[in-house]
Amino acid sequence: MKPRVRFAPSPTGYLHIGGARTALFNWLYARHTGGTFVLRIEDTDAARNTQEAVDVILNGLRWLGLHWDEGPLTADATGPCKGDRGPYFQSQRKTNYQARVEALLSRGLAYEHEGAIKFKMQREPILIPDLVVGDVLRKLTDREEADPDFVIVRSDGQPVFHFVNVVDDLEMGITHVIRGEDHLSNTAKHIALFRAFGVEPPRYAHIPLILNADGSKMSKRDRGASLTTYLDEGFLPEAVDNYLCLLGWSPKDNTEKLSLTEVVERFDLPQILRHNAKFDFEKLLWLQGEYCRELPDDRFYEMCVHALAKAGIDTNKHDVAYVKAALDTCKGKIKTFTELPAYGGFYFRDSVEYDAEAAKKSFVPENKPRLEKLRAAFAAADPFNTATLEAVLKATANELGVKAGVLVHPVRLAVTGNPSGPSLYHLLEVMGKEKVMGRIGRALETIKIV
RNA sequence: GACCCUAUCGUCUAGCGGUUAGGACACUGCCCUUUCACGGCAGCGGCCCGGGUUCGAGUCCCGGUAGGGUCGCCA
Repeated sequence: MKPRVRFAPSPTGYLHIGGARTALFNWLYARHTGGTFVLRIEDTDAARNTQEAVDVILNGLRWLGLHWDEGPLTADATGPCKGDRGPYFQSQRKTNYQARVEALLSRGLAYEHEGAIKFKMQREPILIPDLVVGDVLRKLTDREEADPDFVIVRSDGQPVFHFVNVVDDLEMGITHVIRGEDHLSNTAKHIALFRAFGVEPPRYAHIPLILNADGSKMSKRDRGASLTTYLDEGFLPEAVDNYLCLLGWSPKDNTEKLSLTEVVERFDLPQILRHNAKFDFEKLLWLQGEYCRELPDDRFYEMCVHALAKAGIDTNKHDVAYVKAALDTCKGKIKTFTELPAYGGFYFRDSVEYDAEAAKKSFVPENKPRLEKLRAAFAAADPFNTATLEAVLKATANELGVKAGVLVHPVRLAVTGNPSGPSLYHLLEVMGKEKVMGRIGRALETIKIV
């Protein structure tokens, strides 16, 4: 029998990075084994769960490329789904839960207590055979010792998580439950419930948690906890996927950069690590840079134009050839697209603001005549291209008896406003003589002779 | 309070009784270079502690310690 796995998030309005990795591991296992990846929405709290919140989940998974074989097609709980084991929204499964409760009640495995319904939990320790952690013998805690039974239906008639989760997994034919280690202790309850329904529980694989850099639990407010952050901050999904794969799983051969296709090939549950991992933003950023550098041109342009637009820069006002040439000089230099407006925005703005610290160094009186001489030399440069400009600048420096760097820095600052950026000669060519002349001219006005 | 899981450079990890404990990110230095990146080279830096078992332990066992998780009419 082919494995059937599921990702069952609650639509809270954001997708936790740890949840994203749980989804990823489930997806990887399904793809590796040729099994089925089911998406189920645990929207039991009708008041809090909105379609927007469901969309956050659907969009997040789609962005990561984790397409599900069964589950919702839209965020509408009553809308279309694919798969024949639905409904895939818990809010639409009330009758299923009702029937299961009655089954337990009628067999004396559950009972009413103060308006709620409680499940008769066994007192003996339960063995949890876990594919990642190994065999775990879960004993009762002192509180459970006092009262091992637990509520499965609240007094308001709402069935609780432990119950609906088990009922759904059972009815949807889930064979492997791959989830965060925070559920390990509770698995005893789930196993007991499965047995009460007369079936053997699925196989369990509890994966380690993702912690903050300081080792504390990553919660909603922590930086980087929400997947949306990476979407918004111009990350590439392949970088995020790759990084997430490396958290708690390893290809074992020192490979760091792998495509999802490669991971699908090599992924399996027994190799998953047992200890929690701290989230290392720097390493993610490195991977992001790796993927960004080798992005196909068209996709790179698209991401750039989008990032610039978000920063209020309309590239449509410029020639397509100009835009492409400008962006070409930025490729391989930026890591995230949110850096782009600051890095290459000067190409598209009417004027630039000078970096204050750099201006203090470069726009000094002694540089004024130098810059004037260089401007005159540039004015005569023909053709106005990278090779000529480099030769002209070096010749000018030579005549002035200074190193090229003495001219390079002020010119860069004058034209781009930044102390660093794309290759100077290339960017000058892209911008063209007219703009370059104008910007150097304006910079000269700001330099005061004492 | 009880129960469960975990423990190799700062971080992610390789290791599965005998290794100069390997790689990657980060950091430092050098090279390349018009800046910044990229790339190349070098360096820094680790087996939580204590007992066992064994000729031999990062690796196996026990105990501490530390971190994380759970014990809800939250999910």
